[in-house]
Parts: sequence; structure tokens; C-alpha cells
Amino acid sequence: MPVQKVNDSSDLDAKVPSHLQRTSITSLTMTSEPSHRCVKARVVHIGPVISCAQKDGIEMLRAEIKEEDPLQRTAEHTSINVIFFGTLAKDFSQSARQGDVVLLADFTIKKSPSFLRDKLHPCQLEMDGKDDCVYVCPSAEPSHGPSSSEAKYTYVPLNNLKPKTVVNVYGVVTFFKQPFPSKGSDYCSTLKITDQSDVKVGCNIFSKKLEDHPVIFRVGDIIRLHRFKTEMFRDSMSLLNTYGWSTVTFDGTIDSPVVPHTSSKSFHFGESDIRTVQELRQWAANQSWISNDLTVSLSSVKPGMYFDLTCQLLAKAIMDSRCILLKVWDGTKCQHPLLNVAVASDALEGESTVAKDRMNLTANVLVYDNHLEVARDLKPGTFLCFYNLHALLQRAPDQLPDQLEHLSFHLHGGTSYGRGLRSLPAESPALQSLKSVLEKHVDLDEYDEVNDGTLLEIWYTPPEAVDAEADTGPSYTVQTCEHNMRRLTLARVKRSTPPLLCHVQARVKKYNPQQLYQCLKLFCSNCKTMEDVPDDSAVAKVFRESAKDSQPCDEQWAATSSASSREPGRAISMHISRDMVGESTHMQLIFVEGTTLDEICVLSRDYKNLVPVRSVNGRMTLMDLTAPFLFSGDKRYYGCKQCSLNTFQNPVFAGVETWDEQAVAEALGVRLMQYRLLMQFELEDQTDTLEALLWENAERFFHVSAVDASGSQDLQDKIQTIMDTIQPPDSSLEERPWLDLCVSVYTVKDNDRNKVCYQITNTEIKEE
DNA sequence: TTAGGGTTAG
Repeated sequence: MPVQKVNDSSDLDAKVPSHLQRTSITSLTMTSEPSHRCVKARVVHIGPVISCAQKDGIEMLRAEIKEEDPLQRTAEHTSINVIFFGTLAKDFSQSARQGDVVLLADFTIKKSPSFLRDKLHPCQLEMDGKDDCVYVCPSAEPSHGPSSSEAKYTYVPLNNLKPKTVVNVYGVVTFFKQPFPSKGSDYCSTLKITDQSDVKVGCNIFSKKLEDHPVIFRVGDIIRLHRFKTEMFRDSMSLLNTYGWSTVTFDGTIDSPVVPHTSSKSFHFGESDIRTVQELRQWAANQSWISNDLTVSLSSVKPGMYFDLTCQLLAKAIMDSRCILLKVWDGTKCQHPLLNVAVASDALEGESTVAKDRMNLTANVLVYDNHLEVARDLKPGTFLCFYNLHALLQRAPDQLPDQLEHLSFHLHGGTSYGRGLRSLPAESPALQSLKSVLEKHVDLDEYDEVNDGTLLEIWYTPPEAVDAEADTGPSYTVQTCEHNMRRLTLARVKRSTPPLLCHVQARVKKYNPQQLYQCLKLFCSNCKTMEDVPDDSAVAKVFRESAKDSQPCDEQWAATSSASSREPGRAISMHISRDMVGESTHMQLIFVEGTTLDEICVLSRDYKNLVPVRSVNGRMTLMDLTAPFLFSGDKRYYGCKQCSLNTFQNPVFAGVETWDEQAVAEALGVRLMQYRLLMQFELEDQTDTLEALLWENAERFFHVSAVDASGSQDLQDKIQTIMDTIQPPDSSLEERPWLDLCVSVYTVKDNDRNKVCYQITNTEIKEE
């Protein structure tokens, strides 16, 4: 059935087939039985006819209709989207205009896919034209003469106002302040209006009730004032509300429906009002001041600017008694990096903004002082307008000096320049362009909770909430931390501001050192010196030079026994502290002189602790600390050249029950160097690469103690096997397994500059 | 009665 037109709204009611029952848009739900219901509403928006690729190219049209039943005026969801398909889409496009009243029946009720964005209605109506019923009644044209009821009010042009009279006027708003508390008992609205006479008149409205104040969204809106008194102030006429007053406002957009906004219980509104509004719109559109619009999108905000922003609230958080944070977006990407104000997730009301933060789409607005009253009541998802918002460059906490400053937004206290904010109804014409921009970001909403390789950029669901293994195969590592961090992409990690702990999933592209014995390091926890473990040739050379022309040293504190070596002129001596003779420990610590490296290695199989020494002028002296100061079974221990004290001259060995490397080092005045493992991984995911150290967490990562690995080929082989698993030799990147890693982002001083470093922490290889 | 436009300083 094609779209049918009727001339009168009452005809529309007559067209309702007897078996159908009028239902209100507000009461429609997914479970409503639609077959015997019809709705009657005014068309507030008609979209173009488009071809729908997902439905075999069928033509479709979206219209937004709004219920006008006065009983429903304050109810939620009085507007709903209607999707017309096929020929009905074309018919409707040709037959209906904004402002027309329509009667629809035999529609299908579907879940609205755009409800999260447009907040219109959880459902939408779909009509495919087969048996559907669409009647259109064109909006009233001001073609007939005014009816008697319309003669009730006369409106005085603004250039004809006389002092001390009570008048009704129409005007276009050229300046306004949202209602603010006066020093008296009322809220005050201050505005300035003009009309075709081009005279500007100031106007103040006092009322205790906020809801009685005129609803003004932007310069160019039309306002009708009833029963305002005139008075002179500073040589100009001004208007003040007086007993019995009322205001009605209209959007100023040419061709948008003439929809009155007022809190008056009953108000007169007729065809002459529509005509007056349309004439004022037409006139104002050609005035220079109307184009002086301060509304700016985030994409064109410049630092330092004061501007008006129309946007949607994503999340809010109370910062303190004088400040509320509103996280908003308008769908456009700011050219400057936007400041992200960190708030504990439990303090934040509303959706996560992480995906939008990452796209530089989220503006953090700090709202102060007198504006808190309005901000406090805003719900996430609400559309709103900030007036006289201030864009300010600000350095993020811990931000490096050479990084770009971030743009923050402040709605300062006070009402200068109309500073304030106001929520906008979802159907406001001022929101049409915003909504269509937000529409383009539909993916962002839907992808927020999805884990998919292509979506890693915006992936942040807590790991335990997602079956990550389904997509990437088993991870060869496991995070051991208790915290429930969001997983970030490497690109996101690189953009983060330290300090930060985060989870990533990545593959190993490269690692260093490739010769794994080189990952074993000697580290002095005192002076933080780190060096490679000396190789055998360097150590053997120290032994050779120490043994050259050596005469056994003769110390009072030591008992000595000597033997000739196979080399002429070289004696091998072993010394034991006299302090220890007679104690059970006397064989635990033996000083060896005159051996080669090989010889002391052989001896160390039979003795627990061997300290190689040399003779200098007959006095026993430690060898150059390039060599180990202690051989203990398979292990060799080194001393720090910077931090070791020379206290060997008169050593005291009594009173130690068990000699371990630490006790020996202390007795010798040596600062023991620790064995550590150090590797550098080049990690890679779909977004970026990142060089991360494996250092403090390395022993836990490999399940290998560094000192044990220093004396065990088996343990060194174990590390090699692990590395061959996570980065198989000659493998392509795709063949390498994914690793779940916890990464610490931190800064270190490097030549007086802060350098950002990444370190793998809280992560272990999974053991079979 | 109040305000009568003309920037916070976070």
C-alpha cells in the first residue's frame, strides 16, 4: 500500500482501521505485539533514500518521528526511528516533509542499533511496504487568515518599546547566559535579543525554578516573551519578567520544524507564531552576527581558545568539591594531543573511553564552581553544549620535557561571556550534524568489547574475561601478577606516560645477546657496575702471571704446605688459617698459590672453597679481581674492583660456622658481585615493535638461577632451549608463539635527560 | 531583591 495523504489531522484519526489501537511511542518495547497497534507522531527528520548493501541493495530511508501527545511531553523516548524499505522508502521521501504528522500501522518492532548513540528509543519501527499502512498529514501552512484566538496577543517590534509598559515581544537571541543563582532569592537568566528593526534589547528573567527559565541552546534561537515590563537602563530599553510572564523558545535553524519549548502549563501557539518564527529565522540568517558562531569542533580547536562545544558525555567523575571531570567527544579528532585526566575506574561513571582516548577523540573537560550544579546531574550518553569553554595546553604528570603538551579543557567558574553548560534533547536540530559524525564511529562502540587480531589497537578487555588462546594459540608465558591490568597494544604502550605497568601480547622478533652465555652478567649491587663474566683465557692469564717466579708466601696467621709443580721454579702452596685449625671448618677455606687455572679447577673438585692468592714481597695477596677470588665446586665468584676493600693483610677467620661465598668475601674484604641474567627482546605485535629488557625478572622468567647457570652447562642449555622455543631458529614471525607479558614502563636519567625504558616483569615461561 | 554580558588563573 503506498503512502496516503490526508488534509487534516482529524482525518488522520478517522483513517485508523477499527481493529487497530493507538499506542504511544513511549510505551513501545521489543515485546510489544505490533500487529494491532498504530502510532501517530510528527516527523522531525527525514533522511535520504539510500541503497542498503547488506540487504541486496534494497532502498531504504530513515525518518525520526516524535510523539506530540501533551501527556507524553515530559516522558522519555517520545521519539523513535522509522526505517522504510523498498518502494515505501521512495514514496515516503516524496510524500512527507519535516513537520508533517504521520499515522503508521502494521510495522515491525526491532531493536534500535543506534540507541547508544542517538538515545532516541531502544526500539525502531521497520516498514517494508507489503501490508503496511502509512498516512501523512502535511503540517499546517499559514495560508489561512488568523483565527479569532490568534488575535489574543500583539507583539511589539523592539524599536517601538515604550518605557514602563508591559509588552509581548518576539526576538532572535544574540547573547545569553544560562540561568545562574542571583544574589537574591532567584535564578537569573540574562539575554539580549534583536528583531528585524535591528535594535538590541537586554532582558533579565528572575525565577526561583530553574525549569521555568527559557531553554536557549545557541545564538540564533528565537524567543517569544509574554508579559515583560520595559524599563530604561543606561539609555537603553530593557525587559524584565513581570506577573503572569511566560517564555517560549524555538530553534533558529531555517526549515527545521517549528517546535515550541516552554515550561508553561498552557500556552497559546498558532499559525501566526509559526509564521513569525519562520520570518525571524529567515531574517537572522542574513545577519552578520549570526555567522559569528563560536561553536567549534574538537578537530579545529586551537590552544588558548574560548569556544562553544556541542558534544556527547561519555563518562564523568567527581574530582573534588569544586571540580567535576566530564569526558566528552564530538566524533572529530583533535589536532593536538588531548590530555587524559587519570581517574580510578571505580570513581568514573559511564563507559570506558580507552578506545576513543587512543584515537585522540576524548576531550577531558574540568568543570568548576558554579557549573557543578548542572554537571552533577548529567548522565553519560547525554548530549550537551559547553559555552565559553577554555582550551589550555598542559603538561601531563611525568611527561617528558621534549614531548608535545596536551590540550585540556576548563569550564572556569563564573558566567562571563555566557560561560556555562546545558544538556540538549536528543532530537534537537543543533545535534543533527553531531549525530551524523558520531554515526561514523559506530565501529568504535561495537569493537570495544571484542578481541580480534585486527582490533588489537583498541583491545583492552581484562585478559581473564576473554579467551585469548582461541585466536592466537597458547601463550608460552604466564603472567604471575595479581593485578588485573588491561592488555595494551605495543603502539599504545609506546604512547603511554611512565610510570606504568601494563599487559601486552607479543612475539619475539629478535633478542640479544645471540650468544647466550653473554646474557650472564656480573653485577655489583653497591656501585651498580655490570660487566661480562671474564672468559677463561683472561682468567688463565692472570693465573699465569701470578704464578710466575713465585715464592711461597709466609704469613704468621697461616699454616702452609707446598709441593713442586711440573714446571721448574713454580711451587704450588696451600695455606690454611691457624685460627681455624682445630675447628670443624678448617678444611672449608683453603688459600692456593702458584697454580694455573686448570690446576685450581681440578683441585676445586675436592675442596669446598679455594681462594687463589699470590705472593708479593712474601706477603699473601689476592689476585687481580679480573680472576675469581673464590672457586667453589663448579662455581666461581668475583669481587667488584671498585668496591672491594684491601683488608686482606690481617684477616680474621674465627667464628664462622659455614663458609659460603658471602662469608668468604667479607673475610677477605671483597665486595661480592652477583650473577644476573640480562637479555633484550625486540617484541612485535600488529601495531608496533618495542625493545624490552629482561633483567630483574629474568631468573623467574627462565626458572633458572643465574649463579647456578654460571656453573652448569645443563642450565645454560635450558635457557637456550627456551629461547629456541619462543624464537625458533630460521622461523618466520608468524611461526613464533605469542607471549603474554607484563611490562613495566619507567624512566631513567640518561645524560640529564629522561629516557623511557621497558622491562618485562611478573612473567614466567610455562613449564610442561 | 536579584542583574543590567565582556574571561580563570584550578
